[in-house]
Amino acid sequence: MALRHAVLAALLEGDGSGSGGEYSGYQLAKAFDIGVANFWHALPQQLYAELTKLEKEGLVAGRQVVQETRPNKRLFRVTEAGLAELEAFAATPSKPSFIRDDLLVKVQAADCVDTGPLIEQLEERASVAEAKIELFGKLLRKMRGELDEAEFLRRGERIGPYLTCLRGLALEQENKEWGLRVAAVLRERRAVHAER
Amino acid sequence: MALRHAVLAALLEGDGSGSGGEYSGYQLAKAFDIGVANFWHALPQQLYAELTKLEKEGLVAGRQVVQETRPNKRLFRVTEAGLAELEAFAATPSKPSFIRDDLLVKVQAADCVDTGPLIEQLEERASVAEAKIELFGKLLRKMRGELDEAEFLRRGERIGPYLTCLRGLALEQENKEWGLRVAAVLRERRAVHAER
DNA sequence: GAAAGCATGTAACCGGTTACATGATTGG
DNA sequence: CCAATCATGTAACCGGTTACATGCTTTC
Repeated sequence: MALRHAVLAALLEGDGSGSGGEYSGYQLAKAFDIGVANFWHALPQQLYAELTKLEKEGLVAGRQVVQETRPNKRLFRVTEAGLAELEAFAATPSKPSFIRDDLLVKVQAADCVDTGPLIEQLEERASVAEAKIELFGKLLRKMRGELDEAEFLRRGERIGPYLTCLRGLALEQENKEWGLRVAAVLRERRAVHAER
Repeated sequence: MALRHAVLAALLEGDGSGSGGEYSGYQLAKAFDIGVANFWHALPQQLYAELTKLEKEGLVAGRQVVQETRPNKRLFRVTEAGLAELEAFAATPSKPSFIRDDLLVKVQAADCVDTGPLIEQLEERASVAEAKIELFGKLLRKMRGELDEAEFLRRGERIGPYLTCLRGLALEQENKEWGLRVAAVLRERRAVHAER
């Protein structure tokens, strides 16, 4: 039961554009897709359900916003109780991080299956990673504003998302590099195989 | 429903020590802990259940081994049908990889919670990562035997597990580096905060 | 005119986690 | 003597995924 904490942590950021510390379910889902997906994956339905639960427990507070040209929405912010919950969570020992990756399963079996489709998927993965690398680069620049990184990390106001984004960036760089390298290795072996 | 494929892929390796391509449930659980955990996480109960299911479907074959000094066990190997299943799986598009990490959730909220316990956890995480780095280094050396890496990747027989292990190594190096860096950043900020 | 974006959910199902259960042998 | 290792499961519960449901507005 830790989706709740991921939601609370994401909600702290609000959307920056204005009221600060507020997200609708829809906006939250988008934020998850971009920044939070590096360390927590969740579907929109889960988020809507979790927000409802958190509201009942008083950990977030929602307010209705009536819109004319758009459907109405509810904006949520973390309450005092929510903060306390996060605080408590931050002090408990962390579970080991946990990964699931189809593509790695396939590479594990690379000696026994046709590597053609694998090479394709690895290169596809690398190009997705490259797109994320660029995105994260932009996000980081935006967050740190005019300060350089060292300065920002020393005196910036909200460094949490910056630090997790750095992690995401490193992960995707690793993803790209590894994917291209493995694809190259498998190609080379296909060539050697074909020679004989 | 992809645990089955992770099990099949892991089973392909057997345990090296002897009969090749055979694991008991118990051994499989250990293999998951070491090599496979980098890209797939599963509890022993799941593995026992999955092996039973796979056997019913004919994707693996089990044989009973009676032992006197130890409890009896069943050793499983991948069948032709199992290989075909893996082959088919390898050719389908991969789901995006999926991560869950408590510690990153906490770092995301670092601006709003006490960073003391966070720093501890980050350093703990880094030292766990270091242990894994050493372990993977040994595993890689063992797998490649007397060949150097480039040579092994060109002509080695079973490179699948080697390639996934390389990924695990890179991941843990990244983990360690990031953990130490973030811990240092948070420490520095505590110091600055204390000054005022 | 079609597709993408805004906005929020419900319901059924299935996979994963937690807790429980057993019991002999070997090493520190 | 206690802990760890070998060895295999069952059962209840809960969280996550898949599929379904709606409907208006903006952009291409």
